[in-house]
Amino acid sequence: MEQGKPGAPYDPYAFTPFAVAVDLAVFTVREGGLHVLLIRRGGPPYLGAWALPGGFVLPDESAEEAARRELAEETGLSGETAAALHLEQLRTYSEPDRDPRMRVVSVAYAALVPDLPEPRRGGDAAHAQWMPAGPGRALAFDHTRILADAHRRIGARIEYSCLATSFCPPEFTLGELQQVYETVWGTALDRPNFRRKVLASPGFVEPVPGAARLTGGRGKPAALYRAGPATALHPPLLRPEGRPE
Amino acid sequence: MEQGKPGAPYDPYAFTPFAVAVDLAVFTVREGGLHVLLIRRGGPPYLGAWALPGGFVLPDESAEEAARRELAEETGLSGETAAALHLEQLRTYSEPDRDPRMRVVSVAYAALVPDLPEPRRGGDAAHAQWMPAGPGRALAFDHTRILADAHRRIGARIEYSCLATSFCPPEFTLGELQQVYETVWGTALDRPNFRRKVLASPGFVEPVPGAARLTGGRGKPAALYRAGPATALHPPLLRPEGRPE
DNA sequence: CCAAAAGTGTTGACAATACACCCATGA
DNA sequence: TCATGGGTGTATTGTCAACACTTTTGG
Repeated sequence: MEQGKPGAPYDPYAFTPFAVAVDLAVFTVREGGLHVLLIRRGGPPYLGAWALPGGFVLPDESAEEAARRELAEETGLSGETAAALHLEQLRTYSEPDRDPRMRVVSVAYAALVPDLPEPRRGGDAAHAQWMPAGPGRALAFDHTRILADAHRRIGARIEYSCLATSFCPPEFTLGELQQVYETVWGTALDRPNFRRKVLASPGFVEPVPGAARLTGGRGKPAALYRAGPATALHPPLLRPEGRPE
Repeated sequence: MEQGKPGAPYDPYAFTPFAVAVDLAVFTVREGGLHVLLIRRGGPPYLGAWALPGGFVLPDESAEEAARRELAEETGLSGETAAALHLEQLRTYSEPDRDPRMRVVSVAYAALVPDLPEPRRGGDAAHAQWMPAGPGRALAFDHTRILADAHRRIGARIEYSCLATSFCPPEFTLGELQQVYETVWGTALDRPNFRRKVLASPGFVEPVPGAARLTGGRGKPAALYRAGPATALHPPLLRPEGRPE
């Protein structure tokens, strides 16, 4: 790589300069629906349209560092909090005409965050807003496609990885975790079976001893759990029928 | 994205120029082992070291088009043949110091090809060579890591997608397909059960009527199959025990 | 006492594995 | 006729979904 011909000497003019950016699909579950963080564009092109947050990669940072920096800016979270969030590289979009102004190659990331207070602390975050993540909303650039890809990927990832707990607060009930799955997949799940599967996956969740919390106001208080040390789910938690993609 | 501040006007100096390249992990199954296409570097840095093939993305092509172009050059295949091969974007590597000469962001792709004749038609392909894809071989740049990521990804992908047939010639026996799985996973599989699972996945393979071929010289001639129309595998073909990653 | 939410137990249908067995071919 | 690889049948074992049931809280 890095050279057109392996045997040729290094030629600084052999490459074309591109702008490299990151785009973020930041998901959260709130009010029983999947939401995504969007910004309204304040300049051309696509003035006034909704778009995914993001920005250019700086000269001395990796794409992941850029994504984490943008995430902290857009959500108004502190750097330490943002550093702990799960960030997953989705794929890179590089069609030559995806930005009408210039050649921009964009690395897309997905982030899963718990239900935060409104992202209006200061600075860039003032532009950002949680919007329902259903199909049908047209975004600027190729962001409609990126968001659809991100949604599908997240749905598939929570089957085999533990990252559904990223949508939950530090301590959560199994009912809340189940709501995450039901919201992301858009299907109802059997509570007894869901419970068994989660507890049967070693390291997925671990109980908080003695702790319990009322959830719906009424009903039996639910035991609290926190995310366990595992990252992958064995066995996986498969959605009822229709396979992904 | 595309702008540092959503409300700010477009500033052509707001971005840093990067070189954008593609790296290819081209896999094949030959002589009972998984092999990968490598080139020996003819210039600094890492002179004489093995590296993944690749090259810069040209101004008017997408990363995938660049990957397909490089694939055709390195394998010596015609453009049409290369266009039909399965090419899968893995992820993007963007650490600032991954190339000592300059800032290069690289989009990595994996390709699965049948056992080709030696890749020595002409031009760039003369440098390329099939090498066993085991762990332990140190490559130039961060290619050791890219190759390891690619290997793991391919192993996981053939569980849920139909792309194992990409390793096979246009017409193949179920024994050959099973060898692909056994080679990529490094495990032995039960032949009757493997057969049942493959045939139970609709659209995975379809029989070539009446065709049969001797495989090991001895034994009953095996029926021939070709790749079916499906892309995803329902139900999936899970490897015996140890989960990936 | 009733409604609501958490949690437990049980059962029957289905799937997967392990393995025995038959078939067709070359030597 | 034996070795080799392809192909079929089957029984045991295990898994999973469905659903009845118990528990604990607020009103």
